[in-house]
Amino acid sequence: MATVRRKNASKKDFILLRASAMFREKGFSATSMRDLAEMVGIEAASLYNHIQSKSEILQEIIFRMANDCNVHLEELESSNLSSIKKIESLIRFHVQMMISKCDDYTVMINEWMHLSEPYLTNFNIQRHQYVVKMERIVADGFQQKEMKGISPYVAVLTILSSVRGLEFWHRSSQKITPKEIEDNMVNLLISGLKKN
Amino acid sequence: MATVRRKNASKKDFILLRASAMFREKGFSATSMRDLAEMVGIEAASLYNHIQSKSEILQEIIFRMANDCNVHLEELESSNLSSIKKIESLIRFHVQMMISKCDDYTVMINEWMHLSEPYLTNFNIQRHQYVVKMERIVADGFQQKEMKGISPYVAVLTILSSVRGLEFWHRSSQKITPKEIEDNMVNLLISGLKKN
DNA sequence: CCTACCGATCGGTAGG
DNA sequence: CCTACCGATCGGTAGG
Repeated sequence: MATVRRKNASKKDFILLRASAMFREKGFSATSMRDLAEMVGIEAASLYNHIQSKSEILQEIIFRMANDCNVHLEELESSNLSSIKKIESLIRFHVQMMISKCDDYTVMINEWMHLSEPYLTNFNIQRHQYVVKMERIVADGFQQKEMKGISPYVAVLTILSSVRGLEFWHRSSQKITPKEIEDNMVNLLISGLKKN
Repeated sequence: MATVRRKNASKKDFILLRASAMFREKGFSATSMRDLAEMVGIEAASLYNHIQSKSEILQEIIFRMANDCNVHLEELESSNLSSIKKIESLIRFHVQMMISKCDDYTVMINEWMHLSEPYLTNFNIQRHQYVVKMERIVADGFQQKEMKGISPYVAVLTILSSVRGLEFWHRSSQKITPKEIEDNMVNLLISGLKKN
């Protein structure tokens, strides 16, 4: 019983893995269940023994990833790091996510609009709350004279967008390591935010 | 004759305008010709009196936008501004494009992968050349001791990605003007790049 | 610019 | 997990 459960779970995970790569590459709408089935190595109809619908696949990929982000941010909020250190930690976390879970992260960022209701609304609320929390950290940093008086909204947007751009790097064959990417980005963004 | 030409051209432009908005909102693949026809106010079949195919619409939107970007960069290259001023001009140009031609710019950035061959390869080459040219400006700035020794690749990626993130702002109802957005972003990125 | 229609493909189901 | 198949919808065409 336990074995069967685990087997089913791992096959579903395998489907999600392949789906994530395909959604990233071609987009959710342009990926058919027959395409996906072929990548998984079964017939399209057989997919439905593991998942309920195409939508459910997207939901699972996105909300798992969103949850990882939320957990990290909550841990960070309850820490007693300085604002600038919190922002640095956020940059490093997102860069690492983009690099280590590139497909899932990219699908969340690029394909969320194809979620169906009520998941779409749910996701939008979560994302908005996430941005608000990040803005608060930047605003705190300004009040504590750690950061310059830049618009928290622009600052947060710039940070999150910068990481998004790494999707590209991951595709290309640049001679630069993940660690270098991370450090360079932290350097650029943090020194852009710091009061000098 | 000339009137007919102009009329046809403007109707085609109108179709491209609506298509751009819909491709941005729902994505290229999830937008059907029937959806588009409804937004234009005619039957789906009638679209084909103005355009050849769904693909052609995407091509026109993307390559017009790409051309605007290339023209600006070439003008900038032949100017005698300092490297840091060139980068600033690039940031301001891209922010302005994102704000004034939001649909077209977003479609170019988000939907290019749905171009068919040989347009896809053509676009990839153009984009790569664009990035290389920008990297050269950053590298020059470093050599002339204007900028810090950050990876030109990461710098260019960060700049272009940051602008991309503004798509979001444009959707939301933030109480911040385009000019403020532009200045804040220039401030953050330029001071992140400058040698201090 | 429309009506009528084409073959292809879509997400998904029935039944074994 | 498969074969066989469903109704819906897709991009696009013929003909007027």
